[in-house]
Amino acid sequence: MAKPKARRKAAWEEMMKQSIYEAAVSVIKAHGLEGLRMDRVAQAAEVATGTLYIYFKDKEDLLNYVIENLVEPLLHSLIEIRDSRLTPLDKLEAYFRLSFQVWYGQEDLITIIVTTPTLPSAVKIGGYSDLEVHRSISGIIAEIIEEGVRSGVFRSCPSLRAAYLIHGGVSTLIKAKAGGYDPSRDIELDVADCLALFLPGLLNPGAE
Amino acid sequence: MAKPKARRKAAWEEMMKQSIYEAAVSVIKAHGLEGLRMDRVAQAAEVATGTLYIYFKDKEDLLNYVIENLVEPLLHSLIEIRDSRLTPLDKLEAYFRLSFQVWYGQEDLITIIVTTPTLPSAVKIGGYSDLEVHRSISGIIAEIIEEGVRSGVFRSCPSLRAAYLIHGGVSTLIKAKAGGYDPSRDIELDVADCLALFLPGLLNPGAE
Amino acid sequence: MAKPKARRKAAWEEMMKQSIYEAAVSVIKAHGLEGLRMDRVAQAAEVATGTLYIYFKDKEDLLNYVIENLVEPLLHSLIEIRDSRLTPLDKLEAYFRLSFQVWYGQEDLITIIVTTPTLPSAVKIGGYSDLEVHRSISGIIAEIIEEGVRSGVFRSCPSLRAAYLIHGGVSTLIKAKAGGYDPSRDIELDVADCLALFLPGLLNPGAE
Amino acid sequence: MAKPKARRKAAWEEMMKQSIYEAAVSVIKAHGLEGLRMDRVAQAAEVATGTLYIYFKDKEDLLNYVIENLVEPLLHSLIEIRDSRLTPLDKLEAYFRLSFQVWYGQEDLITIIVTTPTLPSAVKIGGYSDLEVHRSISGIIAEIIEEGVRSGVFRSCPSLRAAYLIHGGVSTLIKAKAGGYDPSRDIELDVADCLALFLPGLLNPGAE
DNA sequence: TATGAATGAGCCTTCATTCAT
DNA sequence: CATGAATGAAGGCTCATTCAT
Repeated sequence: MAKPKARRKAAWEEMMKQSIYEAAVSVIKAHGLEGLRMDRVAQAAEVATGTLYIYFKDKEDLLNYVIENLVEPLLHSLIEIRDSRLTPLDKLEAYFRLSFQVWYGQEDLITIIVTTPTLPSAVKIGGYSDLEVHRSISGIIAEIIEEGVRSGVFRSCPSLRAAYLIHGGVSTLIKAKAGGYDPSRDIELDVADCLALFLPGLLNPGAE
Repeated sequence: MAKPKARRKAAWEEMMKQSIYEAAVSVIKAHGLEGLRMDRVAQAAEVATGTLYIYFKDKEDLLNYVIENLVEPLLHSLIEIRDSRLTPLDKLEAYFRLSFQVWYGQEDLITIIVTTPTLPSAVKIGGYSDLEVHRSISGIIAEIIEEGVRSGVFRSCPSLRAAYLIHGGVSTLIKAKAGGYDPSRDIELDVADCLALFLPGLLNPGAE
Repeated sequence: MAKPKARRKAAWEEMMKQSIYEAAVSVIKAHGLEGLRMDRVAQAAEVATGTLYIYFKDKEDLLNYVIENLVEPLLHSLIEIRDSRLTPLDKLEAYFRLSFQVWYGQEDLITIIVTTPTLPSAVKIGGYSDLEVHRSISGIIAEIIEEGVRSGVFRSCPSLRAAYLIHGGVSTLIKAKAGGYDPSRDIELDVADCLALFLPGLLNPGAE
Repeated sequence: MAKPKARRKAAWEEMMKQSIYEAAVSVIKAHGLEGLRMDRVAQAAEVATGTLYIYFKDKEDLLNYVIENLVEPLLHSLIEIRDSRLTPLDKLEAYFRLSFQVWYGQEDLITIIVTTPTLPSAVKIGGYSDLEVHRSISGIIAEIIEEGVRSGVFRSCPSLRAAYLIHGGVSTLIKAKAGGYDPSRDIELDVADCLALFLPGLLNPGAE
């Protein structure tokens, strides 16, 4: 319809950002986060360094975009899980499974990113624009827990706090595995272990 | 006794290292890990830049020292706990308490350090010389869990994996609190929450 | 023909290198070899320091370039002499003349450079890539001597050794003159003196 | 007699200078001229760095002392030769022999020193205080030549210029050998070659 | 819009020299 | 005199960002 030119332009811009994003990812994979240099990204993206600054304000802006792109799928899937018709308990299981699936798919990169402190403080993501990544995820998990509490399946507890403990545990385990402590990559085993550890502490003992 | 001169020298050297260490800590607190610059450290320590290099080979050497000094007390206390006569269950509780105590004492800094991936590769600490910090801690917790399993209090489980989940959860929670999500600093409440979440999943249901 | 862009770029690069080279030469003339500092070169070349590193890997790389550029003309001319149709005796005379001509043209600088031991190890020049400068020159002179020996004009002698003695003598004399011992700059006189000293020892007494 | 205290002091000072000198030499041998650092010298001399500055004004002063100490024996022997009752021709031969002897005895070090440009310009030596080393030696050789000219053995020639050519040739040959071009260390052969090359050009053809 | 050469502030490290003990 | 820890100016190199084409 209207403004096809503007639409084309927007599409092009998105393509360029994606292209640069992929280049950045490849650079991080090859050189680590410290090795993320704008000239390397430009070379990997087959554009000039100056071009990067057309699509991203500065390095931090690019890094934010990278992180968003990495976390977004996880976050979206997690939201889908939260909003699904599964029982809270199944949602939790689905979260565990999702986590391991996603991590295993991007092990090297995610490990690097997630472990990073430099994460220019406030990472902006979708509707969770002013929350940090961890907080975003933990927040959703907390909502699942709350639902479980309301439905009586889970015992009453400080949900966000529990969510942090759970999500922190899971991501640390994944980092440790990525770091080499445990070569096994059996998702179902991982999920089972998580359930075994966390569920008893969540379930409502008074429930049948 | 013998060589009092050498002893005095060693003491002085230790003092200087501590002084520089403290300066480095203050710099990190003020400017973050990225802001750790040798000139800033020198200024904070009220010495010349060159002086830093008398006591530390280079920046990395200094950073290592900082990290060791931060983690060592925690690690030592943890080892004491492990080797104490407490029951495994009480040891776990002691670990939770210790964690929150230590963190709360150094909140800002520890948050920065622990989150760092750059941990110049292998941080050497005590008997855990070739393990990374996280792994060191998790390893000790795993030993506590194993003891509990042997004594029948805890159910059989992959101890190191459980340890990662627990320690990861705790440290992430602390980071989150340091990050501002929860202003409360009630250690006993924190400990109780951790016990409530993790204990049920650890305890042996077959035990009396 | 093709790739005029690449050609322009290469030409530009060559110009920049030359420009920086000249700046380096001026800095050396003004401050000596020890005074060759990258910031000074940058200032003399009217570029930023960073720019130097676009065209030269590091300071050593630049110094190598400087030396090559100074010695190359001498070496090329010497090779031309060697390959010319002159008699060995005339070639020797031509070598003497060339030496004084070149030196007199760049007295100050060449004096500094040639005296340098730091000559970053192996200076690579033309076909003499793995020989040091002195050796390169002496090698060519030795070839001239050998030709003279074969043709019967010169007596049989260890040619390279003789070449070193001759070239060493000449360059030392020049350095001495550059150092101020003798203000005269009469090339023909210099040449005559050299011939008078060295020729009798080289000529074959048995020849007519 | 008088002032035994002052005499003792002077002797002590000389001892210290010698000791430091030897330390400096060992450092140069081990690390090259560039590696001559005051702390290394102090360590090698088993004194504190500050002590060096009691006996030498600064690094340059020390370096000068080192060079003097190295060259002095050569210079003294050369003077002895000059003042001996040998014929000029034999003196020249003695000079050649002396050169190779001395060099061969200190090859590594002398090579380093002599090749150096940094030789803080004016090296002060004994009666030749304001002449450079090369000039000092060449000056003596020139005197020998002049004596030969006066006695009719040598042809008339610019003696200092000839001396530079001769001494420059010899020292360059030695450097080349030290640099590895020729592993032979047969002094008599070297001397013979030098005589063969230089004598004919020096001898008076009119002499019987 | 794309280019990529140029920029230059920034930062680590060295080492000759000093001076309080 | 002797000490040696402290000094701090100096200098090489990096890399995010800009801007003329």
